[in-house]
Amino acid sequence: MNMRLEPSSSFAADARSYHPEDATWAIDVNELRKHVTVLRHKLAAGQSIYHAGQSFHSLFLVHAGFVKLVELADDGREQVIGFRGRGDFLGTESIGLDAYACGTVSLESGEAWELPFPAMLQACHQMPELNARLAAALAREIRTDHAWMLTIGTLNAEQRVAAFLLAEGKRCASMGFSAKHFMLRMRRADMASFLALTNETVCRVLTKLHDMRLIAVARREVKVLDEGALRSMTGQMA
Amino acid sequence: MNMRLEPSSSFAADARSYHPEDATWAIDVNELRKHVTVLRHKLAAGQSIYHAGQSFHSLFLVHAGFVKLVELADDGREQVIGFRGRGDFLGTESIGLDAYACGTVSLESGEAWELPFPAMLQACHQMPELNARLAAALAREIRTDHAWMLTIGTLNAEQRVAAFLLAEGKRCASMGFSAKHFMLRMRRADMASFLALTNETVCRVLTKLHDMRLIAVARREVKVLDEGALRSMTGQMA
DNA sequence: TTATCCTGTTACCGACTGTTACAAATCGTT
DNA sequence: AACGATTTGTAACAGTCGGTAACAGGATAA
Repeated sequence: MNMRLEPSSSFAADARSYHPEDATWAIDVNELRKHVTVLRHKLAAGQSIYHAGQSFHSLFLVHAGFVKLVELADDGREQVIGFRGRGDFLGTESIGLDAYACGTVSLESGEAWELPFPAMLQACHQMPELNARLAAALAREIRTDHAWMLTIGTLNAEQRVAAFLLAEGKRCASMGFSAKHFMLRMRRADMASFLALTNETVCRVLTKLHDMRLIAVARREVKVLDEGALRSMTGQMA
Repeated sequence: MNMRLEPSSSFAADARSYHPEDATWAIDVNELRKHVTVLRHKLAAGQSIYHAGQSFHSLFLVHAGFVKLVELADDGREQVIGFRGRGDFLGTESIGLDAYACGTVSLESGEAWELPFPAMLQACHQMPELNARLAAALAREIRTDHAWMLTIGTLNAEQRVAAFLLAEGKRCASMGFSAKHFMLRMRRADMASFLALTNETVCRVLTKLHDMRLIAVARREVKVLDEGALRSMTGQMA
């Protein structure tokens, strides 16, 4: 096995500031504060924001950090449903229920803003804009789930991992960091669960992509060397 | 191969009437009609209610029939995302977009009610209840997607098919028909796509479940002979 | 520091599932 | 009834991917 990526010192130098308010689906928190009491919560790595089964009363907005969503079955089976970062909602899947339907685990230190849901509904009545935004945010969540179902249903292991790396790069880019050089913020096992693969298969594929010179990977650090090749693997245009 | 299920004459004798208004997430269409013009559309088998890319302006409520949702990629890959029947919304995934994000194909003759979305939003402002219901319906959709991601990510082919049959049975039961004797309303290929399997694997598994005397299957007709065994295969309680 | 744990990596084997090919049954249309 | 098209079923074969195991490298704590 050849040398892996050496620990880098210069990392994402061109980070621009993040403007969630640019996006049409984003929520104006300052405006919202007039109607809803927003509580701030610090998050430690490994901590959960809410557990499945806990009584539902609030949505959360991830302000900093990175969170995984975990669906769990009665018999103990677990499935990573997705990852959420800055600007994403948590708890939306549980709207209309008495208890949260899935679990959340913070993967690094961060901050989440709690939005009590009854107050949110009232605010929706006062701010028609917010109403549309909330519906749009939920719809957006449905679409990303669908997109991953397409990925998992039609691509093999290699292609899934490639798609995942591109998606993570895109997420970084949307936050003003480099799309071609970033840190994975989840374990191999989480990535594997999300992609409906095993730990070992993900490792093997990463090594293969590395050997093919499409990426350079060392532990959680990833450099995308040939984005075009990755894209063409996954059937994505451009 | 032993004899398959013979064509049956007595079919779902105990059909009770269907009461969507019992469910907390359901929408009161009569009330809604005061605010929104509801258009009825007859559906023929094979017809699409909306195409991906078509401009988005309405949600639809399936009043009768059965519809598949299809996500399609730029390069032609297709994935069946789910199935919708009486009482389910269509188009929710496209809220906030200018164009529908996925395709719909009616699998049998039926009827869909069109709900112009701008009017829906206005109605939400007049009927706070509707607002909460719509959000709850979207959240419910997210949860069913998550549940299938868990199924596909953690179960093998045999277990997935078993889970699918149980789910279809449950859907029939919720409409007042038998949960143990029903017709599949989609092709093997659609089932396979939805479960992230191939046509042939689904056939093999159905045959195996038949030989194991857990079900009796002939083409699209299914009898559940040992529901408990199916459940325990999939890790579902009771 | 040392010890311990967790995560990540690689190798080997084989089962499950995809692939390919073809046959049979059903449906729709002429 | 006959024809073609579509859907479903079966079989043989091949390959990917999962299972298991062992080990290495970091991380964490004492």
